[in-house]
Amino acid sequence: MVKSTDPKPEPRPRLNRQFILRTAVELADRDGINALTMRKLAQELTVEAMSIYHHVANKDDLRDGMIDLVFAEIDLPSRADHWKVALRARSISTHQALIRHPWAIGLMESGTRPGQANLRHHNAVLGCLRENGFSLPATAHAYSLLDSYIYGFALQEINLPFKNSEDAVDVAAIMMAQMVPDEYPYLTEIAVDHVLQPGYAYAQEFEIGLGLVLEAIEKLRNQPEHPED
Amino acid sequence: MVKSTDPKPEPRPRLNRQFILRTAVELADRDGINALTMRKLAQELTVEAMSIYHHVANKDDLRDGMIDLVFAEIDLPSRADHWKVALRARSISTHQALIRHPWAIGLMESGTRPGQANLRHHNAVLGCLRENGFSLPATAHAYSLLDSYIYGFALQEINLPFKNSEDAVDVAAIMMAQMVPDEYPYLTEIAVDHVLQPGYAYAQEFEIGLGLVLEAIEKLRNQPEHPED
DNA sequence: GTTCTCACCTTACGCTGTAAGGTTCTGGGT
DNA sequence: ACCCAGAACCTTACAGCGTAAGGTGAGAAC
Repeated sequence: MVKSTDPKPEPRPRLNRQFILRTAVELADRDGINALTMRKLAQELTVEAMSIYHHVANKDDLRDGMIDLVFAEIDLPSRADHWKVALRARSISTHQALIRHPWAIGLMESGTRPGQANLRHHNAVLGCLRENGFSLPATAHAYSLLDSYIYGFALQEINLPFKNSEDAVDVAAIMMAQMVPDEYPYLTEIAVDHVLQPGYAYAQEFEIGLGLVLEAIEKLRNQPEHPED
Repeated sequence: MVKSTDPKPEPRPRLNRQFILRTAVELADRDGINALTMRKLAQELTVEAMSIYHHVANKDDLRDGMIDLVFAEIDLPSRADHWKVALRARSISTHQALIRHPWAIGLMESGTRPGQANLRHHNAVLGCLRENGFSLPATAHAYSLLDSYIYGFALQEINLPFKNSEDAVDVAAIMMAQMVPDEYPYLTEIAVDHVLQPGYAYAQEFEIGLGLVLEAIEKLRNQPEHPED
């Protein structure tokens, strides 16, 4: 072996947990969550699979870390703004993060252990409500409603086989071919007369529903603790 | 070989797709979706793994079939009832089905191809709205909002590490031990003063949010096609 | 200079989904 | 009653998975 040639051939920067997690997120974004295997991730890091385990307990721990990275991308509600403005902004930010990382919702099922960013995020939203006249039960109701809407919308958006009216044309053609005509008249109607109209994009539904949810939440404010008693 | 002994020793009933799907759902309910492997499922059916492939194209096809079985469990909105009553009932029915089969939401990510029960269900809900004074855009808004809420709520409920205030005590003890005191004051507050109170159960939040969502939907009814123009 | 420590690697195991091809059962036509 | 085609089921095999166990080699500590 020739020792003198290239004595410091880029001494591969040491691995560390943050870098591993970021690379894993990139890989999942690019190739899908099923392509995220320990071996492929290792390859991406120019390392062998087992080396990853010096920085991560196991694959579940890796996934938990990835989820927390997604939460870290979400803007916290601004304390300066009106609560409704602040919650609208953080809701949109949450929605964007979930769409940017479509695998994230799937990882959340099967009980992720919440990370720092997750806890900070929850705490900030709860604080935004509590500091603006919401009782404790009202805060619980409001938070449950708002986040259910956000996660549910993202789930549906991700599952749609199309993103806009152009993609939808192809999907619709296939479905129409398989379907008995007028077996599902209302489905056909909304597809043909609404979804397939030029300019349609499901994503724009998000803020419409969000507005209604925020209005509903407003009603919970300053409500007595047990209004139905 | 002795032919005469037990000439018909329970001639194992032939496999068929429906029976395979039902068994798969049972197995996933009982042991979790990760325990649903082709070999375990085959064992449950007293058959070898590869035999399943005569009735199912591959594991994705199996999953699609399982999802449709879940949709088949959901009560369609009654045409006799007032639209709000009918939608409330089918929303509760949907929620129950999703909780009964906690793996279902996880399978929906990664674009399931909709089955018969799924299409019938969608069509019925759309019909319920269209026949009760909702314009086409209002129907789209209403449906998006309602189902986002239902799926999102179920997603959150399934991810909670506790179901009632009793389980929550244990979880809270662990979390409190790990957390710097007062690092997340609002999280602590809602945990101690709300979730940990006896009688608390997250599931009962569902109908509270559902009521608010249905009220929001009511506002969309009989609205002009483009109210913001 | 010796030893310790820790980052990374090698090997191996039991599990997965499923391709390819062999065997056995079943039902319809004679 | 027989045959035989095709369906139903089984055997074997393979590449890829997560990860346990233990090896290696470079740099730090003494």
